[in-house]
Amino acid sequence: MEQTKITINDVAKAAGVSKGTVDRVLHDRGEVSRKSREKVLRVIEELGYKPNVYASILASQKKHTIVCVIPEYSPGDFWSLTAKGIDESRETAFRYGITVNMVTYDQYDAESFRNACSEVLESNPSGVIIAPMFRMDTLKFVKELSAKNIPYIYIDSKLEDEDYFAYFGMPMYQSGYLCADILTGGRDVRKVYIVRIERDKMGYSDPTVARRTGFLDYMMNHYPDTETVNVFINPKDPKDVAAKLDEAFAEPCDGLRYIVMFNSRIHLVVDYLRNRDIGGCRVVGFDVLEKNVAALRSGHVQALIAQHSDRQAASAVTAMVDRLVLGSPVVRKDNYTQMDILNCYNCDYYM
Amino acid sequence: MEQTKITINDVAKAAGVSKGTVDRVLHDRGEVSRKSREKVLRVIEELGYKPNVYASILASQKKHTIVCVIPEYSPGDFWSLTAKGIDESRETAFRYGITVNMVTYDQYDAESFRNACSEVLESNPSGVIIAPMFRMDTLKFVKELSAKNIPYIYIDSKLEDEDYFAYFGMPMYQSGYLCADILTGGRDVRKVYIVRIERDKMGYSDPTVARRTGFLDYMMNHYPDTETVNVFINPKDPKDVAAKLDEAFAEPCDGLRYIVMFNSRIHLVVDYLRNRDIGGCRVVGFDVLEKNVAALRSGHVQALIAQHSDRQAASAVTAMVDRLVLGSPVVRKDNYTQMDILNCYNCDYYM
DNA sequence: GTAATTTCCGTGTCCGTTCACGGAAAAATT
DNA sequence: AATTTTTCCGTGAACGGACACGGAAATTAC
Repeated sequence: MEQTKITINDVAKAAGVSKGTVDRVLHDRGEVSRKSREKVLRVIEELGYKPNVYASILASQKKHTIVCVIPEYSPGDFWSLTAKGIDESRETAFRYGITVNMVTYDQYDAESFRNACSEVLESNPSGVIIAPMFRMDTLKFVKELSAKNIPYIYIDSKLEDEDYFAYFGMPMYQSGYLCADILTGGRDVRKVYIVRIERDKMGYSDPTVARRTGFLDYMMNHYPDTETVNVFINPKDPKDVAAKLDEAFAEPCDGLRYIVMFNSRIHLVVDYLRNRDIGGCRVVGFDVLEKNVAALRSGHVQALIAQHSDRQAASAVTAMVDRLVLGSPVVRKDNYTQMDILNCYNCDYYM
Repeated sequence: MEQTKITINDVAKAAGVSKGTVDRVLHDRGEVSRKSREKVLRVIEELGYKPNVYASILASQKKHTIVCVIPEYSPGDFWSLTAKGIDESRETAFRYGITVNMVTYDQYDAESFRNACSEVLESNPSGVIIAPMFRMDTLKFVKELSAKNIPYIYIDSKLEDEDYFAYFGMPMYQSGYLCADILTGGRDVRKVYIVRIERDKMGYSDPTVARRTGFLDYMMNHYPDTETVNVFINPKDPKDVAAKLDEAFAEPCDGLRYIVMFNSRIHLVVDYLRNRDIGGCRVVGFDVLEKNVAALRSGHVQALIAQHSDRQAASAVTAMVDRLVLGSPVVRKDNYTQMDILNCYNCDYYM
């Protein structure tokens, strides 16, 4: 790997043209005869010329902006992790003279998502990163992006269109399958409580549907006779949570009670269990929210399946920066991040 | 966050000096009166001047070299992962005009380590990354590095000196504790086979000793009556492995046989089990070698505890690059990487 | 065949630093 | 006070590439 620095001047000299011409060829800015174009291309190939990224950044004072469209968040909740990752990558991006902005929307309100989208479109960004929740509106949005030739990356979950530049997220179906294995762990399981959000019942697009399918498939394969009970709660109303769980747990249970939730809100169940002082449960949930980890430590939750949402977001920003600055193609289009199994013994080292 | 670019010239003007002086202050090159030095410093503070890294890299044609000292490796073994991480970070480093070299040594031969060290010292690198195996020799080595003012980073395991610039590795004791929890999993465990390398018996420094301690502590706390059997094998001789394991497994066992290994070589046990067609074992090991993951898939191993050694190495290189180029201090000195629990359901997404 | 276009290309400045060089001012020496 | 030495500082040329500008050569028009 001989890394002698070939400059644009070396290429120009070797090709018998000026650096201006070489530059035009490099950036496809036209105004170059076919002959010299080919000559330059050949010389570049022969000499193995690689542009110096830093000189390039220095010279071109382009102002790129990346916009991230994600759900609103509060400290400690799921999306705050994604926001954290974005914040962290901001500095890296800034080194390349790239600004990273964030536009948030209410994940329960499609209208607010549409507003966010048009705001983004108006700002005319160089690249967009999307955490999609509303299928139809998102598809419309990305179509407009494509039309304007703006690359976009999905994070967390992705849609079925094919124009996206990259995707970073967890394999949802598999995570459900894994979850079932961890919850049951070879025990004799008769009944499983699946706690869900009420809106799942409506037509809303539920990002965890694939996860639930994976879970149920595992149960079908390994525990065909086990009963699954869906408990629908309103996450914003602790009283409702308590009422619904009281109802579900009304009939007594010999042995362990198996409880699972497919979004990040298992801490709601924990709050309930703690209030009622209910023990003898095996509880598994997702995502490393503060509260969830606390429940892991206190023993109310036996395992969490986690992903580095912050790292996902950071990777997305980095990928976009690379694409913008170096014009590099994606390494991989779909990047499935690993599924981490957390228990009370390894959660303290999960950062 | 107003990110207007303040240049060195702005600072110079505001401080009533020339950019040359500002530069001297920035790099502590002396030849600046105390008065103007303070003035410049104050102005830098006030204006919030941040040097443009890329202009800086462009202008300073320094040739930095980072050397990584790690054990020899063959495709598929533990250290090849570390080597992979180093290779991957090489490109990033090169963007900053930094060369990354690798010097390997025989992890069973202190003499070869010493040779590697003197080779490194002669090459006069800008920074060194060490995966230590021989305590005394390493301490001597890093003392010489310190004397020459060369920063060094430990990876994988670290020593008790305090001059190291950073450390990237797994919390070894905790990983042993976790391992015991996964191996036993609340079952009724009477006896555990701990398979070890013969050299552990000698005075060699065993990097997994803390891990074993963690394991045994867990057992003491949760399974005080469980017997642990040490089986010493020669990893290079399959026949010896078979003989020793035959001997250990001679007496019959009702229920599961619990087997564990604290280094990356659990696949040796798997080979044995497969040859002898022995089932009914619960096997837990460490590290995601090809062979280990295959054993996970085939069901011969129930769980692996893994770390991203490649990422560790890459992080180490990045940290060194940052230190060399940006002169940035470490974010954290000790970086404990997470412990990943792998089973057959999530290992395919572990990269 | 001359003028008007079009195509193509070289020159030169700038981006924000680094650093060698040389010289002015201050301090020390005679 | 003149000279030498030391201290301090400004200047300007790189570094590698981007791009505006203007002009030569090749085409086309008349």
